[in-house]
Amino acid sequence: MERRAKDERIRQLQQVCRERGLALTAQRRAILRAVLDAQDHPTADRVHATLARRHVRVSRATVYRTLESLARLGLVSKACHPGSAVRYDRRIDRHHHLVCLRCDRVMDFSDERLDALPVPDTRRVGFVVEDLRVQLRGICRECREQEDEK
Amino acid sequence: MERRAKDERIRQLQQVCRERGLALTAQRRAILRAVLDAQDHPTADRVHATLARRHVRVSRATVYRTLESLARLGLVSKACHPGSAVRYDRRIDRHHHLVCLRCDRVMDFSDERLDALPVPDTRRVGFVVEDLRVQLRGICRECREQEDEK
DNA sequence: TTAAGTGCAAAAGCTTTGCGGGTAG
DNA sequence: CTACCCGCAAAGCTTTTGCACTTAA
Repeated sequence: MERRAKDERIRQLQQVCRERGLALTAQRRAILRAVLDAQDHPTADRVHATLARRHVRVSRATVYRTLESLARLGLVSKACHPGSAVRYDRRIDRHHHLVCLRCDRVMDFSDERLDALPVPDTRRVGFVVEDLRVQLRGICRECREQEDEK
Repeated sequence: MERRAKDERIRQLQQVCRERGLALTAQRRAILRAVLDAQDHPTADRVHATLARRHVRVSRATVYRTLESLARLGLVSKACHPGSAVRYDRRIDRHHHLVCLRCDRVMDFSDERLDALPVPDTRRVGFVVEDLRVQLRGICRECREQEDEK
């Protein structure tokens, strides 16, 4: 993520904290920064590892708690994932995912036509839609190459 | 799921096993049946609990292993989920999900226009798409009512 | 007969919680 | 000063693995 956008997000964090009377701690800033720097959809544990590599000492519990808060505040999002750990996503704008059915990897994918998709009516089930994402499910290049070898 | 469709899926299991030289065990049939009976997207542990309630004794390890196989064989699918456990989905046809950003629940949603969505071109990233699903992200009725109380 | 599948038990991986002490506002 | 937050350590889920035994084909 570019410097600009990252700083902007940190500023959002400041603002949201002030609005809600939450404390803006060094840990929160560091954890948000680590997610923004990740290319993929890191787990809480990977965020913790990234911070450790940077010699930022934050306890695991705090990482778990903080990521949950950041997601609730809308400063990061949760990636829906076929795997067995919560994944966080620095992207909070509309975008889409390629989901590999072999290796369970999830990659970002952008497409204007998908972005323009009108939100269907879900009032009949009492659900209020805020955004949508399309999952394209299939087989990634690496998995196909592996299977071709056989 | 209706009786018909369920029996059909069990028959698919038989056929796939025969084709690939896999053993068609009582456990596999029972585990598949349990997923087909679930209304939601059960975790492996919930499938295990369902079987226990039915006095079908299968070890946890077998449930985990078998669900993974069934998904790989295409007899069930994995539901992409924001939570911290793998979720299985009896539906293998095209359908969509409502994802609640408060409680992380995922509900099925059907919509013809979404079904008709053309699959975008992903060849440039070497990814072969087999199917797509749309996630409608928002707040479910229960969570909205809870927030209104405050 | 035999390759594949199962159960068990232990280990590994992921997440939450309670509580005492620390700190931003 | 005082909520709110953090670190720690323990407990609680979720999943995988190695191995000996069983079973479908």
